[in-house]
Amino acid sequence: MQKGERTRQAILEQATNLASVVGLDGLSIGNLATHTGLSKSGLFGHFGSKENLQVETLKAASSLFKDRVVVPALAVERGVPRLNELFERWLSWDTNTGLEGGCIFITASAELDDKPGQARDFLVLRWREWNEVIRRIAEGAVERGHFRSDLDCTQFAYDLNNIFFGFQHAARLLGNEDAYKRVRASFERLVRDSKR
Amino acid sequence: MQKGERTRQAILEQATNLASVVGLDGLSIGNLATHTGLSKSGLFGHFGSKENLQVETLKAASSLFKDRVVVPALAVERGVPRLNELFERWLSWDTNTGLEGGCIFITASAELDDKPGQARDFLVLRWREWNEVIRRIAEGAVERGHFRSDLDCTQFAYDLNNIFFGFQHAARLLGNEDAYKRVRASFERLVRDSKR
DNA sequence: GACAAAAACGAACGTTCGTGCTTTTATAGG
DNA sequence: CCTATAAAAGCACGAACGTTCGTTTTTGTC
Repeated sequence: MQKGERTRQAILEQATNLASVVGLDGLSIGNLATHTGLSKSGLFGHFGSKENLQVETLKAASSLFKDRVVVPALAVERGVPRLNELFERWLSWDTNTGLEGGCIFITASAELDDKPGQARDFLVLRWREWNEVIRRIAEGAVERGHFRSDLDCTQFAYDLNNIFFGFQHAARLLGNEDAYKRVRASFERLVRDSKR
Repeated sequence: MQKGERTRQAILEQATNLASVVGLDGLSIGNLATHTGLSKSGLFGHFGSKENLQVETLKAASSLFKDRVVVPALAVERGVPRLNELFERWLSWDTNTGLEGGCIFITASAELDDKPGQARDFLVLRWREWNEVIRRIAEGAVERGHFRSDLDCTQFAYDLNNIFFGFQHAARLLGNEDAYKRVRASFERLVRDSKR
């Protein structure tokens, strides 16, 4: 790997972390320059535009998420164990990767919903893929006989996302100390309902 | 009511709507000046600072929410009917009040979680109050015998908030056409679980 | 209508924004 | 070490930001 690529990766690592705290809007070129110690122009050399920086930041975060959450979960046996692994990895992926602001995708979702452009498009694609991952895992649980055969797996994915969104809010804005207890109770209820 | 107060109310109405779309960050003095047709200085005359504008905007939205969601729901008979009313009113409060960007509190929550200050503090208070409203309604349903007597009403409130957060995301970012169907299925499951 | 107070404007300010372009510095390969 | 290329800096720009302050316009009361 050459210097440019190494620098670029280092920048994206910091950009991802910063964006998880201050959002993509707060990820200004100037703010990032301060954090990386590079000049603004130097950053532009790597990314060309703020929009592209945002897109690349989301891409970097997606890779991280895939490596730390999705792929390891898919290595677990199908059915409820896989789902449990996915859930636990989702819960801890931010802290395990050093993201100080929680799940960057949730933060970005609120920001980008009224901002058409490449970043929004990319994010929407990722959410759809993520929904598909959950849906397939739920289907696997049905096939293994863990979940009832008439489960609406799309609804399951929808409900699991509810849980993630609510958790971020409870943990981040409200600083609920019992947010982990609550989110687990929500998840267990969803799993229980999927069995009956 | 004097001219100043009438103007102020008109500004807050527009600020609330704008903030529901672009968030409190996007509610810049310049942006609001453009929307209201006032000068920036004129707006400062009313609010004194951007932070105060944000706080007053949240207050105006809270009043609206109370008038349109909470108070009418509390007028319905206790128990599940009241809960149903609260849910339906939550679902429609943005469109019924002309807020084009969905629930301003959810938008603000993502923005303010890393921004200490008066606006954040106000928002946190409001969420806690809202949680209390839900918790009490759930307790009423327990007392009326609609819900089982060992229901954890705090968890109920937590779960209902999950539903609201997930819905905003599905409707706004993902533009899911079936978001209303999904959110209702989520709610019905929560109610069903609370009965058993 | 007079007049004081309120409402609103306009100009200015320093800061930050995203971006472009030239110059300087660092890297990589022979 | 040399040299071409890549990486980065520095400077500049116009626009937007939040805010201040003096001036103008409007309002409300007598």
